[in-house]
Amino acid sequence: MEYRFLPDLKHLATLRAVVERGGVSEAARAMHIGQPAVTKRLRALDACYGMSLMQRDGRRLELTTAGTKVYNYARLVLDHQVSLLDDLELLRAGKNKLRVEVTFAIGEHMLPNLLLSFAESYPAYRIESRMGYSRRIQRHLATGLSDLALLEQAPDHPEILVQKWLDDELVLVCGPGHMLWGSDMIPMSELDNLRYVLSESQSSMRLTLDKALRDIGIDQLPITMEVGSTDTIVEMLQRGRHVSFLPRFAVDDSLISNTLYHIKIQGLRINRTLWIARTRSNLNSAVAEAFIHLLRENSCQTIQ
Amino acid sequence: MEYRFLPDLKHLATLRAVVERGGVSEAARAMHIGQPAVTKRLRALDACYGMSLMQRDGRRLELTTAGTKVYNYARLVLDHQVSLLDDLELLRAGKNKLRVEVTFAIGEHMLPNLLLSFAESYPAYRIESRMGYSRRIQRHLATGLSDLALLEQAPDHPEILVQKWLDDELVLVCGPGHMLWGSDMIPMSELDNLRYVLSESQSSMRLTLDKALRDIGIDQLPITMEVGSTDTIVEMLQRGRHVSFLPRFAVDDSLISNTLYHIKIQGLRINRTLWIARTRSNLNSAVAEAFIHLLRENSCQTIQ
DNA sequence: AAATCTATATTCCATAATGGAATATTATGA
DNA sequence: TCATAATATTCCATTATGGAATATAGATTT
Repeated sequence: MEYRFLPDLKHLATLRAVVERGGVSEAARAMHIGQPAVTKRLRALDACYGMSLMQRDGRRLELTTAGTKVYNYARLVLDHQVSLLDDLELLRAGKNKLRVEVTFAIGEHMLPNLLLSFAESYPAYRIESRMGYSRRIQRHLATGLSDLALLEQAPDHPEILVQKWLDDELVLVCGPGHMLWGSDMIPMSELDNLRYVLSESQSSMRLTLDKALRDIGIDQLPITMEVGSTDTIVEMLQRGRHVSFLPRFAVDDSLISNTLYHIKIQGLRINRTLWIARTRSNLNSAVAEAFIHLLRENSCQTIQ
Repeated sequence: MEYRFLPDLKHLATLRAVVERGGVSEAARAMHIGQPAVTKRLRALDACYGMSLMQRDGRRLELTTAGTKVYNYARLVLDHQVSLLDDLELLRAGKNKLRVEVTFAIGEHMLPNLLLSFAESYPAYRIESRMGYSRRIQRHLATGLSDLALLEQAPDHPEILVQKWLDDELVLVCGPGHMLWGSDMIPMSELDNLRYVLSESQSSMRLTLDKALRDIGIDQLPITMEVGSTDTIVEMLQRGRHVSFLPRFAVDDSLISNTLYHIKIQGLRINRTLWIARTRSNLNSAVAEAFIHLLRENSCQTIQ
């Protein structure tokens, strides 16, 4: 295209201001420049388009036919510039936001502290978090509905990139009213004789547990109840005579405060890894890097 | 609106060139500026929008998400600038054009010489001419379908401005075969005894003639034929025994070459004025002023 | 691994553009 | 005719621009 004689947007803005504010002097006031500068810009536009865009009407100026066409162009261009600035502002805001999805257990027990710490350390950033099942979390991540996920299983989606976050363990626990409170290590054969309250069969934790038990020849435990919330399970154990397998990070506080008891099993430890997952498209996200940095800092404190 | 940080179109054009031509150096070549100038313009756009619009991809640049939005804006703005320039070019061409409408008689006998003279004197201008009846000519003029008209009656439309062009006369003429060929002045009473070929009843000339005859008490002449073309009437007179009233400017040549005879009528001369008409909206037309100037020059020569 | 090539980024400097103060010009109203 | 209001022009100090020279960074070749 022709690269000569392209006007400046400030010149077009000046023409618009002269028309819409009723004169050169008013336009100068609105634009915070001198009246001679306004006149010069109008002359520069005339030169640019090779035609007179305004003419005297008494001691005022009015648009010529050519000027009307340029004025309309100026409005179009400047209105789109405003829209563009709005779009860029949204984009800028989006760069400081992170959409995080986590499993229910992580959401209940780990996320609150993480979010509080993050807000203190990075006030310019903002996290939007949601809890869900592992499969849905992976789907959202892969389709761009979230930016980062904390998972209890390694995702198997080709678009998702993972890095190890934490080691964790599923531990067998009971309340004070249970006969195994304070017991020594029990054999694996004893597991069939206990009554269980467990998490939902679709939860990550159950999938890991079911696999580990199959590995030692136990196809099915005597499950009295399946409950969605690990906090609810903890309360039920404390009041009743059931046991449960729960993530260590979910019961650490209860073990320390002696409201739950960790029943050790001879020859069996169910270890697993917690993962940080995201997609390739936001590898350059500063807010994601900051969040991961904080996750690592907190994992050092958690292990101590 | 916000008047700060408005980019230049040349900066937007530069961004577009970098994207569409595949790099900074290619864009510099296309725009006939140096490679550092291209880089600086990209940096200026970054500053303008407060965001990086391009990023390194190896040793090449690619658009960021923000840059894509600005690039789309650049295309919109520059494409509309091209359209605007086309519009202005049409407008510029229109300023050198004049749409002229004239009555049939003027069109046949005066306009050809006028147009030839005008084309020689003002080669940069262009005239589009049409012939028609006086009423339609006035209507076209008033509604902007033409710019200037040459009329044989003073127009009565409020939007139309007129200035006198020429004095003219309707003269009674006959051919060599007519008994009045070479006659002395005839009395008005003799008019009823002649046979006439006249122009159409709606023509300006007929309207003027009919009024003049009514003024002397003659309601109707013995009209053998009504013919649209004054040239055709002239030919019929030269071959037959009819007479006709025709404008002097239409028969001057025939009178001089003795192929028609001017029959003078005792106590009767039918004078009229030819008019130049236009509307207020093109009073500033340079080409109209030039044409009128030529009309006046030619009227001096015609009277001699 | 080092040298070379290619593309963009930065520095320095001469030139051009810009905007304001002062003043001139033009049109309107009293 | 004079005063007022609005725009246009001149002069000048300051800022912006673009190119030459050079630096930096990544890719390719040896």
